Amino acid sequence: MDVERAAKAPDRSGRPAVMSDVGRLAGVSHQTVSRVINGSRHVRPDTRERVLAAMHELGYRPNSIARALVTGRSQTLGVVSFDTTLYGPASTLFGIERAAHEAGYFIIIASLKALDRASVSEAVDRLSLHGVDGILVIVSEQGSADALLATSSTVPMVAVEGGPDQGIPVVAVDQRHGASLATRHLLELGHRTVWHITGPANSLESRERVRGWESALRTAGAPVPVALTGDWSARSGYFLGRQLSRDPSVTAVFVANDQMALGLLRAMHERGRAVPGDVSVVGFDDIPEAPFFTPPLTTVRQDFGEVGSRSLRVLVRAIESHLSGATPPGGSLVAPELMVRASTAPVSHRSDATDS
Amino acid sequence: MDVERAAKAPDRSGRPAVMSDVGRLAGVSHQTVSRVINGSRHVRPDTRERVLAAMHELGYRPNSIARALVTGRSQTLGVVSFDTTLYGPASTLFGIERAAHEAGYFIIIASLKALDRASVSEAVDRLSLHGVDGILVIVSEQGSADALLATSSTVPMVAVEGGPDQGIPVVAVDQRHGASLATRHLLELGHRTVWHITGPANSLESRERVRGWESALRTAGAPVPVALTGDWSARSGYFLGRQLSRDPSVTAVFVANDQMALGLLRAMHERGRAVPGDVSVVGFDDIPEAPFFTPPLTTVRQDFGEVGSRSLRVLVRAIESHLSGATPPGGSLVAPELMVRASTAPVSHRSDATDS
DNA sequence: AGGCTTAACGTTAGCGCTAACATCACCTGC
DNA sequence: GCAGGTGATGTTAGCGCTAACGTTAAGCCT
Repeated sequence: MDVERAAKAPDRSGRPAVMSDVGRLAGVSHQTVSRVINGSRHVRPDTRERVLAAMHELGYRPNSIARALVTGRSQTLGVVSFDTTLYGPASTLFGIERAAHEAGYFIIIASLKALDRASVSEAVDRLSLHGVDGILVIVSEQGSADALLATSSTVPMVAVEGGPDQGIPVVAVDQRHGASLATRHLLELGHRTVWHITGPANSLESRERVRGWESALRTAGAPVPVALTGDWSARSGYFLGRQLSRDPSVTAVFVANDQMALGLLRAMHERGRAVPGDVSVVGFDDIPEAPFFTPPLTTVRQDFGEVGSRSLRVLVRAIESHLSGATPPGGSLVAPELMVRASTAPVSHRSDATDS
Repeated sequence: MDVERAAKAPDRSGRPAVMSDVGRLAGVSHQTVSRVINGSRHVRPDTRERVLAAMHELGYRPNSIARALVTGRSQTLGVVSFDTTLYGPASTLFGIERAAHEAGYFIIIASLKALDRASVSEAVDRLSLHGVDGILVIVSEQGSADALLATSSTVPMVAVEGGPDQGIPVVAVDQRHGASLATRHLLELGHRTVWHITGPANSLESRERVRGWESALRTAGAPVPVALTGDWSARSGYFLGRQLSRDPSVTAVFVANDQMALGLLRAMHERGRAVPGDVSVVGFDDIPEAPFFTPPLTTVRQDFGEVGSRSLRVLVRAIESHLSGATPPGGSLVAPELMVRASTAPVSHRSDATDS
């Protein structure tokens, strides 16, 4: 009988071993091999050993594509992101990947060329066509948030860092709270009010930060200056900083990210306005370089790693509830933290003089 | 006959349409649908139209996992990388993704927790088990380069940014040339010699930069000071910078990356040594913030995007030659570029005085 | 007219795996 | 001693797709 079987066996010389090869060598069916691989309890220990030995001898490697075809799950998640070069998205992506690895998932990335509705839905489409089990979208702009709701995909999705107010779960840092933390810190140092350099107008994070800044000023009864609009780059921070540096009444600036704060620092330095002697500056993000700016930057730390891993957990739960028909999970907010360093100081009398 | 067929058709209500559903609606076999999808010439135009219409009506979406199973190609490539948060790897990853998208591939990432041999081969293993068609490894350390050679995987691989001298193709920036560019620039400004802050000892890039620096000094007949070893962080640049700032004979420093240069700038500033008045500084990488340092940093630009897209092209060719049995492609070097800004200046007489 | 090509399909047989059921030996309780 | 579990396996039938081959009708040559 064994001879007969061996005669029947197709010639697979060269090609990698498959499950039935392992089974044949171990003297069991391919299904028992599958049971061993998937940890079924209904396999006798000695059979398991024989199968394991056969797998080892043949250098057998399970084919996850075949498995995905039959189970309908690829153990792969998609991440849609815009500029993965920026510190924020890059760290978030990193956090997601780490959490995904732990949860047994792979991460496939789709970065966007442009930030319009079309590219977002095109990316979501591409990913779901490729067979991902779920999608994380690192959203930072209103258009993409809208695009997410408009997408017809049935794949579970979670928005990260920003997103529509309803429809899909959102995991993000509490931007408004962070901005208010920064603004209150400056007010408490005695500054009459706080100027603000924002991110791009359509950035969701930027808008939230503006709101947090405004509400903190109003709560304190401080005047609300006109906000200056930047584009996250050090370059824009520099040019807006030059503008602000001309106005001696400006003694405190809350800048919507650390890169722009770096540009502002440089502009102030060029104009001979001391930081924090004449002007106090607070950034946002706490990039690794922030403590080494001149002077070391007071800023609001966002825990991107936490955002990444938390959003992954939410997505995995969304996938499970999608399969079981349970109610999908809600989103969550990560608390930011103020890092006080050397770019902020109590308002000086010199500045007070020009003011009163 | 049509009635019979309809009766035979399984109840797929709810489940997404598959190829045979489309075929049935269009009155053709599933194979003809496949032909339409894959652009076969042997389909009559009116048949093609009917199939397309049926696809549209049913909202048919091809299942790429089933296709991957039968073709043996997943159109997916793996990227192994260490710290995706750093500007270099992040930009390279970004460039790879863009090029992959254009070439019709997806990118799946595997970031490493640690930089030892085991994690590199574990990552390569994980990816090839998942069925990727090829792997790009962003290598930056000797151990990983060795690990690459030791891996038993039969999946085509390309090393990016560094790698073993032979065995697999390597695509990288010409670090040695970049370092020599930086060093020669400083020597040409009249500095007697150039000090050097390196990256971590086991970093391949760092080693190459040290070699370029050394050979430029020797060629010019300049003395070769002892190099100081950093770890890429602004923090380490700061502490090593404090050391250098105490020595008045130090008038020119080549720092192996921009972050450490930032730390050094800060240390010099604290000690009251003017840059570039007393000390000239050159960095490496040209991160987006470099022009906005105080002072704007002279540095060596690496075109990470080019490295990413070029390495992808090499990998795709490696995959094709793997399939056809042709000779695998070789690697290539990307030329760096010196960006002269305001952190370097001709040696001042004040510094000369202490020297002679 | 008979043979030959070719276009335009249909049919069949897998890819490598898991799910679902079938089988069989062995044990249990009364 | 026999119905009725239960544990360990084998068998069968797909998952949705493409490759390879089969079939038919039309066109062309000699």
